[in-house]
Amino acid sequence: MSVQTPNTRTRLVVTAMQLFREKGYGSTSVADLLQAARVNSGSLYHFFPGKQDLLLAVLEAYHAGIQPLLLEPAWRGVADPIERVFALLATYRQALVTTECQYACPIGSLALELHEPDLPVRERLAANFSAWTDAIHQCLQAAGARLPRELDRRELAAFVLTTMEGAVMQARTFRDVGSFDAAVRQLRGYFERLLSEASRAGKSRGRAPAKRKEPR
Amino acid sequence: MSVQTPNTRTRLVVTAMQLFREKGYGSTSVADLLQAARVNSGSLYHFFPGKQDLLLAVLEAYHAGIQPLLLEPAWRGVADPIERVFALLATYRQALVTTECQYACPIGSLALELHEPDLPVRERLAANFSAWTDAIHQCLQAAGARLPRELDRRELAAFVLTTMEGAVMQARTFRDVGSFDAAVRQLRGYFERLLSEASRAGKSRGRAPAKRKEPR
DNA sequence: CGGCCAGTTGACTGATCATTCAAGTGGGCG
DNA sequence: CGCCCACTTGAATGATCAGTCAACTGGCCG
Repeated sequence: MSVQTPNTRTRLVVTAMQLFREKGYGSTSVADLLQAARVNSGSLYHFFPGKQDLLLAVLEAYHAGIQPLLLEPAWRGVADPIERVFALLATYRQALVTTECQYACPIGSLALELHEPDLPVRERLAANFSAWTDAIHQCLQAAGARLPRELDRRELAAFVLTTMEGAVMQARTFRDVGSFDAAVRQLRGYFERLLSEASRAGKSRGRAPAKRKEPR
Repeated sequence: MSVQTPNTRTRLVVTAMQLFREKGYGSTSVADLLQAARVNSGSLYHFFPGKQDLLLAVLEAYHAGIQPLLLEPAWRGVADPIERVFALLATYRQALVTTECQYACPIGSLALELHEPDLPVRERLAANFSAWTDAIHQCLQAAGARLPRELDRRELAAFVLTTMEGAVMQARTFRDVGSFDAAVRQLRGYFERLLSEASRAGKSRGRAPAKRKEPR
C-alpha cells in the first residue's frame, strides 16, 4: 500500500525505463542510472551481469505492461473494436501532447538505436511489437464482417503499428502533433473505405449490415 | 574522373554518412571516424568545430542527395506518378534485402536517436523529411483527378513517409522483408480504393476516366 | 549464540570518449 | 627567394565510460 521505495532491482528497472525512454539506451550512462535510482554500482551488478541485461529486463517490463498499463486504460469505456484501434492511437497522441512532442515510442527508438546483431534484445523488441499487433488483431477480428472478408486482418493490424511508429517519428521531428493527426486521419480514411466496402458487399449478398440505420 | 581519394572534408562527410548509418551517431566514435576516413583529429577539427557540426554536414549531404541519388534512380523508367510512389518504396525494400534487413533510414534513426532539443539538427532532419514528402506530393498532384478531389494530397504524401518509416522499422526488428511488403501491400490497398473511388466519381459526373478500358 | 549469505557500499580500474594544441608541411604569390 | 596561411600531424588532456572488488551489513536459521 505504501509508496515506499520498492526493492533495489525494481527501482533499477523502473528508473532505466524512464531514462532509456528519455535519453535512449546508449546515451544513458550507468552513472546517470545509479544516481537517479539511488543505487550503488555494486548493487546493479549484483542483479544484472551488465547494462545490456538491464535493458532486457526493461523490455520484459514493457511487454508485461502492455495489457494493464497501455491497453486497459486506453480502452476503458470504448467497446467498439474499431474505435479501440483509434483509442489506442489517441493514447500516443496524448503522450505527444504532454511531452510537447518529445515523446518517442521506447520500443521503436530502441529498434532503430541498436545496431549490433544482439539477438536476445532484438527478440524482445519483436515480442513487444507482436504483442501490440496481436491486440489490434483481436480488435479487427472482433469487427468481423464489418471489414472486407478477404482482408488480411493480421496485416492490417501490423499496418496500424506501422502508422503509429511512423507518425510518432514525424510528430517528434516536426515538433507538431498535427503530423500525428494527419497520419491518423489517413488511416481513418483507409478504415472508412474498408468498412463501407464491406458494408456494400454485405448488402448485395443479402445480409443486412448490422448497424446501418437508414438504408436511404 | 579518377577514383582518387577526394579532399579531406568530403572524405570525412562521406565516411560519417556511412558510419552514422551503420552504427548510429552516438555509437560512432570520433576515433572510428578518423580511422575509417584516414584523417587525423586535427584535420577534423580544422573543418568542423565538433562532432555535431559534422552531423549537420551529413544531414545537408543527405538533403542534397535526395533528388540525384534517391529519386532519380528510383524513378528511372517509371513514368506513372502513382507507380513512382511505389517505386520509391521498392528502393527501400531493396536496401533491406541487400543488408539482410539491417537497413534503417538514416534520417529516421537520427530522428529517434537524438534526444537533446538540438534545434539546428532537428531542423535539418525535418528538412529531409519535407523534401522527401514534397517529392511524393508532386507525384500525387501529377495524378490529378485519378485521386478523389477532396483528398488532401499533402497529407497522403506524409502518410507514405509514415508508412515507409514504420515499415522499415518493423522489417529491421523482425529481420523479415515480409513485414515491409505487408505494409506496402496495405498502402497499395488504400491507394487502390482511393483510385477506384475517384474513378467512380468521375464517371458519374460524366467525365470518362482516362485509362479505363472496358467499362463492363 | 554463531555462521552464512543475499544484498550493499563506494573507491577503483583501465578503456575510451571528444577535443586541444604546438609543431609542422607545402603550395601559391609578391 | 621568402613569407603566409590553409591544411596536416599525432601526442596529450581530462572527462566519462562500463564494470570490478574487497570489505561490510543485517536478517535468518541451525
